[in-house]
Amino acid sequence: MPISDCEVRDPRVRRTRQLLQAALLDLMQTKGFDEISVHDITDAATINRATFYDHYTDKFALLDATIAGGFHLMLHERNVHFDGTCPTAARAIILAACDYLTQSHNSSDCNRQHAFEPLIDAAIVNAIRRVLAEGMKNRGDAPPFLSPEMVSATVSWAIYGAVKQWFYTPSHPPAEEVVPDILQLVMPILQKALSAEPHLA
Amino acid sequence: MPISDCEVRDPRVRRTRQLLQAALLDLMQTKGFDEISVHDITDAATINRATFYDHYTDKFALLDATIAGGFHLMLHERNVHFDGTCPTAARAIILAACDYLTQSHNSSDCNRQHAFEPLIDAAIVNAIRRVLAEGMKNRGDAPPFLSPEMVSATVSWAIYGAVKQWFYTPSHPPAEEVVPDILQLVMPILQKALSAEPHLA
DNA sequence: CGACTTATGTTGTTTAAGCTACATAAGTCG
DNA sequence: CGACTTATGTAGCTTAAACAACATAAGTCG
Repeated sequence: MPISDCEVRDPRVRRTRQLLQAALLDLMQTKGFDEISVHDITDAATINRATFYDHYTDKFALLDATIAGGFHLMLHERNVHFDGTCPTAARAIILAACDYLTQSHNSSDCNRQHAFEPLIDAAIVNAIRRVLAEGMKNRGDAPPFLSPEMVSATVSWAIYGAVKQWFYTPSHPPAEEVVPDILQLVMPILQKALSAEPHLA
Repeated sequence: MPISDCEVRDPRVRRTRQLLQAALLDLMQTKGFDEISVHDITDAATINRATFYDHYTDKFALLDATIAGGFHLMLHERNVHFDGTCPTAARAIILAACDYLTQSHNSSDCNRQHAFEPLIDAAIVNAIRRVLAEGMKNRGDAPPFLSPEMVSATVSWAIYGAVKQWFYTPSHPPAEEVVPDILQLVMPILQKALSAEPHLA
């Protein structure tokens, strides 16, 4: 029912969604996601509760959209345009994932919502996955023998898994250092999937 | 046509007016009021130009409402409630006028809009006048023999005249020092007007 | 001068937000 | 248990914002 965020023209819709997303982020600075009700969100956003359901099926969908929006904004600010394989863009996406995870842990109170951290994880993976799928669909050359959806799902989970592992590593080196390692791990997946030979080892 | 700002309940209306006023204040930090078009304002506020005219007849009306809003906000933050004569409240209003004039000169580019400064003046006087008139109308005791409108108009211009004189005085002493002087000047007007004897010298 | 641009208002239609009311479910407490 | 509260989700009606289109006026420039 709700149209994708990026293709909305009507300023009223943009404003409403932006207010709802900002309200959620604001509330998450003091409360855990599970402690936040739809009513809290619409109240903080000065949006009618019924209007909320015109845009999102529930607060989980809002979380998804909010994280996707933040991640896309970060990519946009860094002029990242993924076209399917370009290692430079892949590097940038991995780095952005590191930075986004760091930022989201700094700006939201993650201590008290351990049970809901997987929701955040899933939302971030979703955002990465959509960027990858979009980039692969827009390629000019031959389509991969595996669906872009399958490939992007695999790669996005792989990237996020690696990023999260890095984030919780006690030594926690700078993101710039770990990005090449992660790239080395995931690039083979992309290259393999996009190659023309389906059944080779 | 447009309902008074303070008695509006509909959140959409509040949001629209707030956006327009914020946009005007924002633009006035870089441009003179005369250089700002309605289109500029609605653009910055992400409000449709036609919608602007549902709320204000022109940009002058918006300026008026914006300044009135700012002045009322300042009074509200300081818990000032004028009830007609109370010297304490009158003092607070004069001080607020000093501070508001100072603030508005700091936050807007007044250098390049000399020709339009009277518009700002009139808007501030308007704001003061309405506060005074409101306070006098809500008095419990006998109404003055002169209309509250006449009295508040006189006193508001008097106060603002004095405040502006103070503001442009080269020595420019702290506002706190000049407030008692101004109060001494204008209190007699109030007392005179509210007294029961119409035709005494 | 006349073509062009830009700003200002106005009108009518479409669309989204606000709001009330209702239905349901989950939890709380006496 | 049953009354109470709170959160969630839905439906229909009302109202305001968005928008396109038009008309007018005031420059500007060749």
